[in-house]
Amino acid sequence: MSSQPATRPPGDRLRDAERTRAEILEVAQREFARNGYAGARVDEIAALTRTTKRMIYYYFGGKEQLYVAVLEKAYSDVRAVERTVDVEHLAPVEAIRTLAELTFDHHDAHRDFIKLVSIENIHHGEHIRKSEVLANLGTPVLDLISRILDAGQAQGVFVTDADAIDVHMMISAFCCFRISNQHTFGALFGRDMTAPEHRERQRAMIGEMVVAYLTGAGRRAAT
Amino acid sequence: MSSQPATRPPGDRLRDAERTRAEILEVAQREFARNGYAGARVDEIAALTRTTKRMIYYYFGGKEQLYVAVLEKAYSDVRAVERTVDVEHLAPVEAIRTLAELTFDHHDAHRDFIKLVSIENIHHGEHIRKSEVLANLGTPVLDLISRILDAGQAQGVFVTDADAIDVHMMISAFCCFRISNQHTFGALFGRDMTAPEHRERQRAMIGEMVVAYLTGAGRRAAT
DNA sequence: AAAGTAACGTACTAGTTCGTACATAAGGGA
DNA sequence: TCCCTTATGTACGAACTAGTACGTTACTTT
Repeated sequence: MSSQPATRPPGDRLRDAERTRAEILEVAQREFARNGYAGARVDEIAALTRTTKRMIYYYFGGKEQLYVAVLEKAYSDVRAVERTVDVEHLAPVEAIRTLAELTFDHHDAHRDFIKLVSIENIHHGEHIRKSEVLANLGTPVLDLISRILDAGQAQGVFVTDADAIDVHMMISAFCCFRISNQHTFGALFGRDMTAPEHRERQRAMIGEMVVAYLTGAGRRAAT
Repeated sequence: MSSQPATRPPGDRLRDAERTRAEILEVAQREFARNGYAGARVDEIAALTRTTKRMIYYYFGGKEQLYVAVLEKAYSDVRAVERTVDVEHLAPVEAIRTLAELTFDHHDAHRDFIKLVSIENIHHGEHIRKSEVLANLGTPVLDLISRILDAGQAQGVFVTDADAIDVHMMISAFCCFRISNQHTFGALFGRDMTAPEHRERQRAMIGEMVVAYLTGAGRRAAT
């Protein structure tokens, strides 16, 4: 009558703190991304897990701490990807274009992350501001852009005197918007920006856009 | 002992359906924009009004219908502004630049609207999709952009073969992002994009960017 | 001035949701 | 093998929140 076999494959423990924790985090990310912080239900997260609500409080302490943990994990995943980006050996124009396109790909592939960021902004960034893990996470990409801009100006190909943060904003804005505002935009203009048939064109757009801006075609073109 | 004067100035009625309705809408807009749909509290909205919760249900029927009413009002306000835009008499380059800058100004001035749009996107645009009032609200601005693009290409100043929806997206993305993502961006990069000292520079940026893209400086600049 | 209706207020309920007290079992070390 | 710690499950409670039943008052119309 034993429903449990006497021997289990090794590593397939009945009780595994790491696995349980990770599973909660994964389910929670989806739930928060889909429903927002206030809209997310702790009971629902528990139901979608192999474990129970009790464990959420056991491992994370509460809804808010779970949310912060989800945010931290999502951001640190992004950081890990960014570290692998190497565009230093490219010429400035191609370097910035490649960076823009990689950002595009990354945002396109991590849509839940974009939604989490939107949600965090609705709550005025109060959680991200508290988390020490997430402070100064932006500097690496900023350094990279700075070096590209400096090189471009030194070589005379970049005419516009642009600021690294501004350039990063320009790229992020485009890449985020098509994900974060897809539904209202789709309702108003009858086009799903995130549909595969628009992907390549938009990917090229952000590259062209940044390069065009930096190389300066817009400067008083009609005066 | 009458705490109420026998005669009141005309127009200052004790009971005014329109005024009460409008006050609820106004307060609700702030509450929804600040806390999201699920986070907003009907009791809180009522408390910030001169009237009671009962009236919210009397005039709107429920929380969700109130939210839709807020959305519809916000969008129709935007529409009203857009109708006043006249850039037809300008040369294509200046026309598109001016449109971009006006969009920038408008988004900068209506931050609660941007937040409502963000919130609606988190909920997958389910309300905006249902509302007939909000359908086809996008076409006017699209027509405008189309005409500008056509004129620019006819005159040979626009080299890039751009799509009107894409161009609108490009402008909206930039103008929305600096408002909707201000908090996470601020936390990561230590700059409040919405601060007054960055306004003029960013306003110029979006204009330059669009013009540069359309006049084609980015095309194979390094090959 | 009477009466009917639109506008409004109070007090309450039903249901949901976060969080916890208490009980229990698995796994590892002595 | 025994025990102790870590991990887990169940059942429940307290607080909050959307929504409503019922009663009342201002304004309008005739």
